[in-house]
Order: sequence, then C-alpha cells, then structure tokens
Amino acid sequence: MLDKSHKNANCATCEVRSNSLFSSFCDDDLVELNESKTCSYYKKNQPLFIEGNLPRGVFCMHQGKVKIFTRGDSGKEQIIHIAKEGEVIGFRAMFSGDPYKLSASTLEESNICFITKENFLDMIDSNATLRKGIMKELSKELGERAVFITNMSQKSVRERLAYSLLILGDIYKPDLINLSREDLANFVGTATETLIRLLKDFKDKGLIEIHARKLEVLDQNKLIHLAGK
Amino acid sequence: MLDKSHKNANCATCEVRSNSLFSSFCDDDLVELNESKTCSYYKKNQPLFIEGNLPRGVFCMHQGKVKIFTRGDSGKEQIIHIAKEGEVIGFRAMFSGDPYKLSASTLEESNICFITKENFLDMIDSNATLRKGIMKELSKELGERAVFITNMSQKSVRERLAYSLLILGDIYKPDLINLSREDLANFVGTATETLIRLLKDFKDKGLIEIHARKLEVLDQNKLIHLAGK
DNA sequence: CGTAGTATTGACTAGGCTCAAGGGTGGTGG
DNA sequence: CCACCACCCTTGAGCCTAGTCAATACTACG
Repeated sequence: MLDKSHKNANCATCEVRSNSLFSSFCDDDLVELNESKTCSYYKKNQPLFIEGNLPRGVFCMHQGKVKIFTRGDSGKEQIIHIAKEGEVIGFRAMFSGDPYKLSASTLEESNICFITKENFLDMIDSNATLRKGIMKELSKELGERAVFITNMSQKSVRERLAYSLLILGDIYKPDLINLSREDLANFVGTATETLIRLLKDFKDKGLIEIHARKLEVLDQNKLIHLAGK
Repeated sequence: MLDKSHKNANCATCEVRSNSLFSSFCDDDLVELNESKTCSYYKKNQPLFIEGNLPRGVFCMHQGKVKIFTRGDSGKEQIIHIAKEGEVIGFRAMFSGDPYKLSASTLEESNICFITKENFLDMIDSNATLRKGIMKELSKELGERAVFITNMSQKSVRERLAYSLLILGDIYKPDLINLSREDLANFVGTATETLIRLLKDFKDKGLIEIHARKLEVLDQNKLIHLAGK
C-alpha cells in the first residue's frame, strides 16, 4: 500500500528524478519545478487523461505504473506503452495543440505529480538541455513505434508475446510482471483466450513461470530467439 | 520525366516551401538555407538512407515520392510513411544520436535537397519558430503512429486497405495512386496476393477503378465506412 | 458466504498466408 | 522498330493461425 499522504514530494530529493527528463536540472530549476508541480495519489484503474480531451499539463511518475492506450472501433484497447517511475507522460500533446490521441490510466495505485502546460512550456523555452532531452525522447519513441508497427504487421502472436514479455520483464524489474490477462493481451495485440493458451505453452516449454497473475521470465535467451530479430 | 539539371533550386522561390517546415523562414534565413543545401536528382528505387547507417543530415523533398520503411525478420518491408513534395525526411535521427531505425528510398524519380546535420542543428538552435514546428511535427507523427499500431492490431486487412487507399489518395492527389502491388501490400501490411484479391473485390463493388498499376478512388464515403472509425 | 470480476478451457470457423504456376508489360539493345 | 527478357501481376489450392462464442472454474472482496 502506498503512502497516500505523500502529497508533497520534493523534486530536489526525488529518488526517481535521475532517470527522468529533469535529471539535468540545477538547483534553481528544481526550486521552480518543485513549486509549480502538484502531487496526487491515484487508485488502481484511475484515468490520467482520456483520448479526445484537451491536455492541461504533463504527468511525472513518482511511484506506480500507467498504461498508455488507444481504443479501436470495437472499443478494445491497444496498449502502446507502459510507463514506470521517473517517466514524464503526455508531453507529446503539449506541442501538437491537438486533443489527446491516447488515453492513460493507472495499472496499480500510484503517486503522480502534475505540471501545468504553462509552466512546462516556460521551462522548455528557458532550458535548452530540457528541450534537447525532450526532442531526443520524442525521436526515440518515434523510432520505437516504427518497430512496433512492423512487429504488429509481420510477427505472429507467439513472437509478439515473447517480445512483449522481454519488454515487460524490463519495465517491472526487479518485480514480476503484474498485469491482468486482458491488459497483457491488449499489449500484445491479441484475444485474451489466445494469450492464455500461449502462456501455458510458454510455461510448458520452461520459458516462464506463472505465479497466478504474476509472470516470471525464466529463460530470457530462448524468449529472445523466439521473438526473432 | 523530371528536369535532371534542376540542381540549383532556390529556396526563396521554391514553390513547395509553403507546406514545409521552412514556411516561416524570413529572407535572411532563406539565404542561409539556400546556401547550405545541395540538390540532387534521384532515379526510381534509389535509397536516401538505410536502416543501421549513421545520419549525416536531412532531406527536403522538392519533387517526387519517397517510401519510409523498416524490414522485418524475413526481410519483408513495412512501409510506415510515404513522403511527398515539401516534406522534410530524416530529422528524427538528428536528435536521437542513434543510427537510422528506418530506411528511405524513392518510389519514382525525384529531385531532393540535402542539408547537413551541422547546418540543420544550427538553424534549430537559432530559430525558435523552426524548433516549434519540428516539435509539433514530431508530436503529430507520434500520434499518427499510435493509431497505425492500433489499426494493425485490430483492423482486418480489408479495413486497412480501405483506410490506406484514403490516405494514399490524399498523398497522390491530384494524380492517381501509383504504387507497385508489392509496395501497396507492404503499406497495408499484408501479402501481395491477398492485396490483389481485395483490390478486385473493391473494384467489383464500385469503390475503386483499376487503371493497370494506377488506382482511382471512386467512392470515398463507402471507403470511409468500410475502414471503420 | 455470495457476487462480480477474472481466468481458463473447448469447439468451431474463417481470414489470410504460403506455395506454385501461368499471363502481361515495359524497357532495352540489337 | 521489334523482339526478348526480366519483372510484375494474377489466379488457384490448401493449410493453419488466431479470433469468436459459450460454458465453467477461480478468487478477492465486501
């Protein structure tokens, strides 16, 4: 259970800042950042923002996990990314001027800070390092999504599951992967039933261990091989 | 046939600049841009850059069309985007510092200008409007790719073809869509044979007309409906 | 201890891929 | 200018992955 009273995290001493966009901030920057942010507690399955809404600022993950997803015609989710501690979410929409193209909601209870659009854009204007970090991040994600598209169109569900387990193992490290079967299926891009059958198959082959809802990667090398490329 | 001697396009009078990243450039900027760029003629099916190589600069489309793609394990291409006149290609890799994650090559003979990484990054540092334009563009593409991923994982090939024809009709406007069957299949994300069978079906239903390799959209509304969402 | 959500299993179907063979067409060189 | 070759396009047959529908087990929480 997270500390719900943790409403006043201090950016200067925040232990997850080192892998965030704000890692390069000097003391003055940190004071400004700290004063402009607000920190909130979120329960499991609570939305941060919803596709179609207008963005009002960015979110900075202090603790917890958040899924970023779109909904297809039928309403089925496709999870594009799972954000963990240190990640800044929703800055794409700050620049485009458009409504959110994606939705975000918590996968577990989380402590998440919020910075208004105004404050965030001001920081970018005055801080070249932050700006470069953001451009690098946008570029990196763009490259990742191209690979994602190719995986979706050319890999089998089996290959994509192997690939996904590797990514998720890394995101959840040092803990076990902890997602509902439905969320995992929506990340892989398949039906829940198909996912379950494949998980069993992976287990029988000694690639993973299933601890109820939690999944443990046993043989990373075989998974890499199975995922291809 | 394009004018192969068109080696010295002038940015100040370039007729495609109005829909490019450089639309906001003042006279001084344009002089600088014009002097730092070089313009080359490319034959059909000539590469601009290849996945894995290190980027040396960006390309600005003067005339022609270019496909941007990745290759899956088997070597099959997945076309992510088709760039037309006015578009600037390859700037993502300028910021990430990584090798290209994608390849680009011409779909028809083209005149394309080149700006070195140094010059391009200098321009960005000194020109806030250009910078904002680029951040907006990166953001826009990021949103588009999220939709692309969802389409790939949730739509049928039939739906994706309808969707693709709408996008391509727009890119090729006012001309007819002019791609090889294989390239079209690689854009839709399917096998060439499946694509051909579906094209015939679309033709029988009066959605498109087939003029040998060229395709004409006849009933845009029905295609929209068929594409879903 | 009931109830709602979550997970699992089975049976069936079909969309779409692969392999294989045949028909067109445009570009080039003689 | 024409013939040939290479490449592109098209069609057919068969199979298999993975989606859907339906029924049943499990689990956590009030």
